[in-house]
Amino acid sequence: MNKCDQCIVRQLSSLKALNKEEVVKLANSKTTHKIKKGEAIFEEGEVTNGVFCVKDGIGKLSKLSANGKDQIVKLVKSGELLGQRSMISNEPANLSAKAIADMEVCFIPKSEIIHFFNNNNQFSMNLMQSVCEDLKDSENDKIALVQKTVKQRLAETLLHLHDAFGENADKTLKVQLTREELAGMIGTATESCIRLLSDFNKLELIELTGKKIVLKNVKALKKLAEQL
Amino acid sequence: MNKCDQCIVRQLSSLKALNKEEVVKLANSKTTHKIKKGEAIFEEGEVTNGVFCVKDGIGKLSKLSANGKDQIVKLVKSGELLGQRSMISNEPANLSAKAIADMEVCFIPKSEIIHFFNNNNQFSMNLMQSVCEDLKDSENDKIALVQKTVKQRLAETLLHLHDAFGENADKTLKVQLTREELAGMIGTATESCIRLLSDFNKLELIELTGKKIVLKNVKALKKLAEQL
DNA sequence: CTATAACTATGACATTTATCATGTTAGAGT
DNA sequence: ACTCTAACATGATAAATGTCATAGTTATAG
Repeated sequence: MNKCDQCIVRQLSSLKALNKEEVVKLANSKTTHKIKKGEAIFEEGEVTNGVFCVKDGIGKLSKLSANGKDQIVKLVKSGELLGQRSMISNEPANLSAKAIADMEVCFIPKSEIIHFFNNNNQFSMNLMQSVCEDLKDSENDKIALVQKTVKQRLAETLLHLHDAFGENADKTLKVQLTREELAGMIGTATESCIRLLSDFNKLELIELTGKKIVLKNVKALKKLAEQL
Repeated sequence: MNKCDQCIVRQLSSLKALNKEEVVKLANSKTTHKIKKGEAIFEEGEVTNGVFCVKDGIGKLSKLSANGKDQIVKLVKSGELLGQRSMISNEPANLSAKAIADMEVCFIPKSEIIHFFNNNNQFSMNLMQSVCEDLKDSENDKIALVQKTVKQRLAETLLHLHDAFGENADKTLKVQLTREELAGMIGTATESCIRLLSDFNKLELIELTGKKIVLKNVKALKKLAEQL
C-alpha cells in the first residue's frame, strides 16, 4: 500500500488539510486503482459510497444523452476529487467518470470523508470551496453556452485546455481529445467541431498535425473567445 | 428586530440546524431588508461579506452579457440562501441578485456563517448539500442547453416554475416573469420565447391571459420536454 | 385620464448549426 | 505488411433559431 504522506497529490486537493494522524487513517482505508484509457471509474446512476482522488492521468465527467451524444461536463486531472457531489447529496452519480488517458486513482470510503469533514474545519472548508469552484465554473459555462457561438466556445475551450493541462515539448496540447470529445465539451456536433478546427487552422490560429493541436495565435484566440 | 426563532424560513434553509444559543446569536447580528421588485440585492462584482436569507418574495440570480441580455441562472424563493458561493470562495459575486417580486431578506454577516460552519457539523453539512444541489442543477441545466431544443427547454421551464412556485387560485403560475425574463431562463431570444408561447397556446398546452400563464396540459408538456 | 414607455406579438429574412452522405486517413491488431 | 475499424474531413442541405422591422397592448407616472 502506498503511503499517503508521500503522495504529491495530497498537496493539491482538499486533503491537504489533513494532519499526520488523519493521513495514516487515510492510508489504511484507501484503495488504489488503475484505470485504462476509455474505461469508466463509475457510471451515471451508480452509488459510489466514497470519493476518488485522481493521482495521475486525465478523466472526463460526462452524461450520455438520449440521442447518443456524450456531453462532457468537466475534465479532471491529478489532485482533483471525483464523486464528492453525489456522496454529499446521498445520491447515485449524476455523471459518468471515464479515463481519457490512463489513470491512477485512490478510492476513499465515505465514512472517512465524513469523519474528516466533521472533525477538521480546514478540510471541510476546502471541500466546500472546491464544490463552490465547480459551481461557479458550471454557471459560467452555462452562460457561455447561451451567449457565445460555437466558434467562440471552441476558442475558449482550446485556451482552457492549454491553461489547465499545458503543452508538450513540441508545443502540442497535452490533453489528447478526439474531435467527438472536444465537440462534447463545447456542446456541438462533431462535424461542426471538425469544420471549425479546419477554419482555425486555415486562419493560422492553430496548427493541426494529425490529432495534435498547437495553439499558434493565443492572442487572436482570446480575442475571438471574448468578443461579441 | 425580528426574532429568528419564530421565523418559519429558518425551517427551510441550512439554518435549521442551528441550536437555541446559535439562533440568539444569529438574531443579534442579522439585519433585515426590504427589496422592491426590480431592485438589486447585490450586483455582479460586489463583495457581499455575508449571505442573504430570503424571507419572502422571489429573486433571480443572473448575469448580464456583452450583448445586453440577462441570462438567469436561478430563481430563489423563501427559505433559500443567496451569496454563499462567493462568500465561501472569498470572491466578489459572480452574479447579480434582483427581486422579481417584492422581497424581504435577512443579511447574515460572514463571521457568523463561518462560526456556525466551524462549530456545527449539521449546519456545515446542510450548507454543503445545498451547494451540491445547486451544482447538480447547474450541470443538468448545462446538459439540457446542449441536448434539448428551445421548445423543450421552454416546456421544461414552465413545468419547473409550476413545480417550484405553484399556482394561484385561478390556476395561473405564481411567478410572474416577463417574456424577456423567461427567455433569459431558457437561454433564447425574447421573440423566440414569445413565439413558442403562442404555439403552446394554440396547441392548448397552456393558456395565456395577459401575461398570466396557465398550464392546461401538464402531461403533454412533460412529454414534450422529455422526448427526443 | 391621458401620455409615454415598456411589454407583447408577428412577419420576413439571415445566420448558425445540425444532419446526412460520402470519402479519406490513420492506427490497432493479426 | 495488411486489413479493418474508428477517427477525421468536407460538401450539400435542412432545420432551428436569431435578428430586424413594425405594430398592437398594457401598465404606469404625472
